[in-house]
Amino acid sequence: MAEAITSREQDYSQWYLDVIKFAKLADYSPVRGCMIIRPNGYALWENMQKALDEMFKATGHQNAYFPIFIPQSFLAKEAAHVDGFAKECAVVTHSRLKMDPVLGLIADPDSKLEENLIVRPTSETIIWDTYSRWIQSWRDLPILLNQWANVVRWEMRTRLFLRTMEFLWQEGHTAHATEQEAIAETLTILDIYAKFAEEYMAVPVIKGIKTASERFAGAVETYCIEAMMQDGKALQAGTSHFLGQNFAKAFECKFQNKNNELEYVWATSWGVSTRLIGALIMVHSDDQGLILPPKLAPTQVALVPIYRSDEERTKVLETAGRIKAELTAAGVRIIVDDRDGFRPGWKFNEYEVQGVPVRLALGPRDVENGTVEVARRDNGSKTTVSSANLGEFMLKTLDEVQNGLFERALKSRESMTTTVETYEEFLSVLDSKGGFVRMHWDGTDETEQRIKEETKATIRCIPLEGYDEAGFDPISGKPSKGYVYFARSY
RNA sequence: CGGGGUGUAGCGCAGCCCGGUUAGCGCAUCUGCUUUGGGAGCAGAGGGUCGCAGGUUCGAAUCCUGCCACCCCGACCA
Repeated sequence: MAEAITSREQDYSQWYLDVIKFAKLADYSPVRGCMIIRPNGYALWENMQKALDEMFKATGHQNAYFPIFIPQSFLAKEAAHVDGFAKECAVVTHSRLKMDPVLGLIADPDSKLEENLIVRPTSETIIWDTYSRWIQSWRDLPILLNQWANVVRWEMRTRLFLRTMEFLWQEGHTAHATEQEAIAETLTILDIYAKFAEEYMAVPVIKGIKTASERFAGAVETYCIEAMMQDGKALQAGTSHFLGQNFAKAFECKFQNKNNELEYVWATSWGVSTRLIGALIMVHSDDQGLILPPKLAPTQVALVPIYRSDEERTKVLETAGRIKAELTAAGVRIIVDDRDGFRPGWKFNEYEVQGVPVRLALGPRDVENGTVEVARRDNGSKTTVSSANLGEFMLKTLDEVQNGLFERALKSRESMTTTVETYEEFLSVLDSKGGFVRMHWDGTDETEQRIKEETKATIRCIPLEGYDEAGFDPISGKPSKGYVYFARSY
């Protein structure tokens, strides 16, 4: 082996970066903190987009597109929003360059803009400015829009997929006549996110509510899905915000209701990003490389033909072609890797590193016997099966892999979830095994901040389900309505 | 922004402390032959303003000064 992936045990962080590099998902760019998404990574993103987009549309949403540039003054309109994003905005101040004899290429001072433009860190402001013009009557509501876009946040410290200065995401922005309807929308989306995470990514998630300190800048309530990585750190995988009337007020967006009264519009916004790819890697992959769930894998099955002579090559490729046609017809994404100049062993390794769920090997021996070798990436198993009527078998196998990955991730999360009754226990669990630590919390900012300062663990969420066992906060002794999830997080 | 580290071939590095022919090595690339059921072997070939700018010196990858960039670890965040 020429180069090896760093093992998780040795250095989890380096392992993560190595997997991305070896699986050719992304590359560094000439600009600090930005990422080049390579074809393997982008295909994964496209599959995520496709599944999510269908779910959004099935629930009545439409796609639209708003500009990347936002007038600087817009950012000033919602107080909490400014606080949250001002520190990390890319600002456009000039419109052209010029060649200076001394300094070289510079921003032309004569092209300074009347008003600075902000490269969107998120689009609430420009969208609510627009909605204020689109909405007059209750008949104009609801508006249920989503956009697939890139956003820029000038982050201090970046990490491929998990936090990059520019990232791809979808952001939904909806407008409603009533508070209940907006809250229902927020929850509908949360359910879509959870369903997507669990059924497509095979990543189990906890649905919950963020505490005030972790809330989105400008939201009344932030709902989230939280996932657990193999190293015991949590990752926020998606958020859905109930924005109340904050943005409607900031942008004077009112509608006339059925009682002939003017009312501010109720809002939601929600998003998931290319960060999900980071989650996918950190939940399933191993020291050999990437492991992808079949539903999202760009290539589900890779067939490696094996031959020596031209005669063998012809025979093997003929059978390979037949298998490909059959599996394609069954709806399986299969490739036949008939590249000369790469040896079978090399190809085996490549598909393993890249996380292809199932690898088939087909040699002269198999052609003779009417068989094919099936190797599963998730558990390393190898079996030889009949090459006739492979379609049904393969669909079943892919299904098993998909479910197996979810079950494994769920077990892992369960083993990394601990309920504690005292703060001593809390500290010891956090330091020994990490993971989610369920503990009573009195609901105050003070306790939350103290824990954060002492342990770096934050309240990941107040769970939507199972938040009903009353007790007492072990730190303050005050009453608590239920256990909340603490963890150190990405 | 704090701490640590690194800039020498496409990638990964050695050389630097102690200045001295034509700057090396591994991988990758190209050609040829042999190979092909788990990352092939042999032979040959191509590829470099040594991060940038100054300085010291007969002579700088190496010494001095300044700058820049990136990576990793923290605080902040999807």
